[in-house]
Amino acid sequence: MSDPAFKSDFLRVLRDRGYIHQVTHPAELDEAASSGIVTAYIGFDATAPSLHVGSLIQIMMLRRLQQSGHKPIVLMGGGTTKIGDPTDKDQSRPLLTEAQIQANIASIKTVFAKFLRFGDGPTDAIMVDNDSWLSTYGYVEFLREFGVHFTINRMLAFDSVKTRLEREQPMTFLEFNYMLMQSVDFLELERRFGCVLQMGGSDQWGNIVNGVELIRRVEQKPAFGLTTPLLSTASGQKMGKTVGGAVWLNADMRSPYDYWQFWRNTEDADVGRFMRLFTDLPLDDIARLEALEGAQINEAKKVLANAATTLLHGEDAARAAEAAAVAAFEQGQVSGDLPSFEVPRGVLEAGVVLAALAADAGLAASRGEARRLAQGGGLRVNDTVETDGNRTLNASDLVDGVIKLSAGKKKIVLVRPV
RNA sequence: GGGGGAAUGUCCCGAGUGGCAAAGGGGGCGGACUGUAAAUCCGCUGGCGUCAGCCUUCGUAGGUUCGAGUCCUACUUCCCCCA
Repeated sequence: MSDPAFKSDFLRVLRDRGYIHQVTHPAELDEAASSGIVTAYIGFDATAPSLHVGSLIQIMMLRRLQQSGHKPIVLMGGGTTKIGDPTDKDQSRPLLTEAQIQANIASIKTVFAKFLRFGDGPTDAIMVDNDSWLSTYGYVEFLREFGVHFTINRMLAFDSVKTRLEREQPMTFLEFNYMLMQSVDFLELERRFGCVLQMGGSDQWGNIVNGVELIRRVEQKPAFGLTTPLLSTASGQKMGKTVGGAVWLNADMRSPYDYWQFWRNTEDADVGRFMRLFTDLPLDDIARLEALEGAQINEAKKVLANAATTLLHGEDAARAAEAAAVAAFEQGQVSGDLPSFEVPRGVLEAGVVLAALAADAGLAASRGEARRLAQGGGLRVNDTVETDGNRTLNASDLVDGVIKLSAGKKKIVLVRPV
């Protein structure tokens, strides 16, 4: 797989930027990608109204595909979402209604539009929902048409299945069938759009390979699979979890400022890797930036944060986020771009308990937590540490019309009377 | 169908002789040190509180008891073995 002689721009870019974990038929795929337009797809879940950073590597890979002259298909798992994700052990998860799923898909599409060009052209991206075919099959029909191509013997040999059985963990029949459904997705996309490549995370390898083989067997046509490495930070943390929970991509679920902060707080050892994966910066620039040492690497982190935020939220939002961050962290100043929380003026003048205000403003989950935070020295009012959570704040605490509340170094809220 | 085992702090794993707001981890949050990094060390980690206390928690529902996560009964879900 570390074949250095890729001819196609597509595979060369993917390899150089670190997207490739495994590929099914590298030479053949390379040939196809260098001689014509390759149509490829990645499947996404529709269980939430937004994707989060964990999916970003996949989204970026579709972007690279389009950038190098090929056609991306975004497959929304509307049909499979109806069943619920079986790899999640929590079986009590409520099933989503048709309307919720459609709303989620619409919301998610707004994010894709930032990274991909959609349209009717030969290399324009399209989005399809697997519900449009999965829901049309009857059970018998499904078995007869597709079931005959899968042997239990082979399915049992796949790692995803094998390890489950070896660990004596239960695997339901439903789960077992996911492999088939995903393979059928690939086949349908091949028939409808001439899609020949499925990409995904390394955990999808088994499912992808099955689809590849199904197409090769049924259609007697070439098909390929490619997976990305599992992403974690250099210190072993799962990618995408930070102060404030999941890093959602939709702006209404995660502000551009927070998104910028997420990238700004990248570990030193990850800066280069992330720039290659999550920005369009040229490799030369990245090599220079990631070579910075000591505190200088912070400059590289800002470049990373700006580039990543610009892709998702636009240049203006990225610049505003940077300005707010510089003001808050480097100059200790208050900036209007920091998150704010509004309090009725009358309430403030009557006096508000600090712990209650901090909890309401979202700095702590409860008053008790806010109190503990204060006791531990983590709560500040206008940059002064306040250890008494029961202290009452009123209008006299306003500085320039706001009260600046901070929990730790990175969570800041401006309380505004209205 | 028969037999055995399990369900614990609503993030996860996990101990728990009838006195338990419940050991210990992980994770998370905060502090120190730094560079808004990593590593390390320290603290916190059910809710409300006028800090005395009150309230709510151990699958569900009952029961025994002054007192139940702990004992009894039924039920639910899951796992294993036999058929």
